[in-house]
Amino acid sequence: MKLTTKGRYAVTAMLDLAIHYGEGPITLADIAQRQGISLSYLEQLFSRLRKQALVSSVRGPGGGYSLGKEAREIFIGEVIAAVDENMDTTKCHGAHNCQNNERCLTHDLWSDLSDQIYTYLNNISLQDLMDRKAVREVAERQEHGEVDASVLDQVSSPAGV
Amino acid sequence: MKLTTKGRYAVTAMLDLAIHYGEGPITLADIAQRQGISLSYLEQLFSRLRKQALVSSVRGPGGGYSLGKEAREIFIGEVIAAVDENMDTTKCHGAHNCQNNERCLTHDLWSDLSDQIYTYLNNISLQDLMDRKAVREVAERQEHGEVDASVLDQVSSPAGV
DNA sequence: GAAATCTTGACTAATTTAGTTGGGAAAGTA
DNA sequence: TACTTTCCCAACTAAATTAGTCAAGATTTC
Repeated sequence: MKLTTKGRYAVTAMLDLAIHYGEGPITLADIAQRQGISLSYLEQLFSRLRKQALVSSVRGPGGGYSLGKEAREIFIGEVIAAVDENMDTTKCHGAHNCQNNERCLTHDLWSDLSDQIYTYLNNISLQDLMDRKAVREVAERQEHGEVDASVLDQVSSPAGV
Repeated sequence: MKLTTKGRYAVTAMLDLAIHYGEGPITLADIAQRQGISLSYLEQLFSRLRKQALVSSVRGPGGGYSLGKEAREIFIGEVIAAVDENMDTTKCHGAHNCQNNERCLTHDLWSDLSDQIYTYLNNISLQDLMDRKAVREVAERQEHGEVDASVLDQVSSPAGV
């Protein structure tokens, strides 16, 4: 298990898809603009996400990407794992015969720890993330007696938070 | 929050210190040999660990490093944070005024997630890790009709494969 | 058939990780 | 004092990963 900006990009992009669910396929160009990620880099990431069936694609005009499953069925851990590929953190690849037994112990230990984080992340779905943020957005909008959702594109108010 | 092999090296080395606690200062050369990490790289890592007071050092012959606190007071999250330094994953550095609010939302979101993982790791102490492994070791040793605890200190020498 | 969009692969640049080198400085020991 | 062992530190190199670019093609819609 690795946790880097690469995984963050993937999760962010997936969340973008989730937010715009129901609007038909979303183009990578849109996501690139909204999330400030390079289009070509997104292409690489989505190539992997697609192979894991986390997204589905439609070509041609009006095409784009959609979530491969319901937002509540897609978990953060899956998304990160999809773009991270090699997770074998141990040098001995589970052979347990590195230079001495003690060393292997720490290998096992780390992979245990890794698994736990992975399990943890696999209990948070995209829907969970959306719900969490949605609540906060609504709360903030109400507090400021704000208008409709389009305000989101202008405001960045230093209202604390 | 980042989770890479660098952090793993740091945790592994700290665990090595914890295991040999009570034997006086442990030299980096010993750790390097036992854990298969380059000595100079360990020096870099320990420089940071020392600045965070996670370890204390003694120079000269018979010198080396010891844990800066009790094993049960040192948490994995601390160790990883110490060697990882920059954890500001957001491009806007909390300014909340990137290109639009939505983008900042995902930033916040990721940092929330990051915090949760960090919190999680900050609930696991070196002692916890030791206990966990100790249990397994004992179980395995008993199953194989093996010797006593001091075995741990010998196996690190050429005896084992 | 033209435009929009995904799909693929090869390439480059920047950053981070990992390791090296070489020189100290402090402390113990003879 | 001389010598050894160890930490300490800074610059350098090498390898890997991340991030991004470029160019060609495949599908679909219009």
